Amino acid sequence: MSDHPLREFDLHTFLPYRLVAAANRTSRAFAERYRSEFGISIAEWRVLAHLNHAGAVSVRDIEARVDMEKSKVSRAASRLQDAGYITKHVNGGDRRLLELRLTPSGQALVARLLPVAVAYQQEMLERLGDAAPGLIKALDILLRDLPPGNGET
Amino acid sequence: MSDHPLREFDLHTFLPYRLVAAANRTSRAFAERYRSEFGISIAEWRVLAHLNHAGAVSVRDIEARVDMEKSKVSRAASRLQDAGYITKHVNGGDRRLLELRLTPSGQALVARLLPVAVAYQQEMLERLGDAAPGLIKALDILLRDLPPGNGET
DNA sequence: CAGAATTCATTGCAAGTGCAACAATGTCAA
DNA sequence: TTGACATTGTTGCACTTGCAATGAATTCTG
Repeated sequence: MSDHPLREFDLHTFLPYRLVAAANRTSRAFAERYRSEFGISIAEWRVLAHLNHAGAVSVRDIEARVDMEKSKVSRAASRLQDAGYITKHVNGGDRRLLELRLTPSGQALVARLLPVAVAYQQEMLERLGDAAPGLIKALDILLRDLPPGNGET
Repeated sequence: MSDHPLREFDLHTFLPYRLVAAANRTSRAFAERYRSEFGISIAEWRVLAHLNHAGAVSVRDIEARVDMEKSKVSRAASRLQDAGYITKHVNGGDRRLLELRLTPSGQALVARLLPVAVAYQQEMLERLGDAAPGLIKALDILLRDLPPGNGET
């Protein structure tokens, strides 16, 4: 009859906490490989991966498809441009838009990056074993139901 | 036979990206409730939840158990102290250690916070439906296998 | 017991973040 | 056409973050 019932709540069994903690660890381990081997951040990796997949795209496009604020995209793109991995050109049709493109050097970087990414995913799937399909299904639901809301960390 | 095979890689099917995106959205929606209703951040929420569950604890303890850098814990604790929700006392036995404790005001805050957290988790479980056990199982594996690595955002 | 090594919490700093404001461009209606 | 409104990308700003350095306290070792 004391005030103890609240004490039963334990962060370690709290699903949102567990999800975020697992994601942070996954992300951090992955980011570490990219940073040490190639000197790029997660934001930059996302821009590169999307450019590789989609060809010439605008900042707005990337913002919409990659769960990043436009200012974050913009700055990541500037860093990539400074490093010579992408170019920015104003779109002829609508001069508010930029066309971001991989340079040959950027394509070469992506070609080295992707195998690392695929390998990391593969390790993850192996760790998960038969829990993998369940995770994928759950992520589908969460990504479908929750608003994009930009943030990353 | 062109250079296109790499193009097949799509961030949207990349498991680490999906995990992080889902976690960020979950976390952001949750943080929004806390911030608007109670004016506290996720870092502060974690400290409060752990103090509520564990009683008097040191910064080091929280760092180990809550996936946060000690500097982050330290600053969150200082903000909570300024707001009157916790106290800091030097431990008598080992004077390097702090004992963080909830004040009555902090206990009252937690009593209002926890139902919101439990309700949020409940909503999440309902959205997941029968995908929930699979997610829980996968998170168990990931949290067991991956190094703590601090970071959060 | 003295001095080296370790642990704990805080803080300075550089870098990154989100948000709001902004300039430039484009669209639409009267 | 003109003027109101919308959209795109960048930037200023205040704030947060992680890391390394620091100072205080404790433990270990010879």
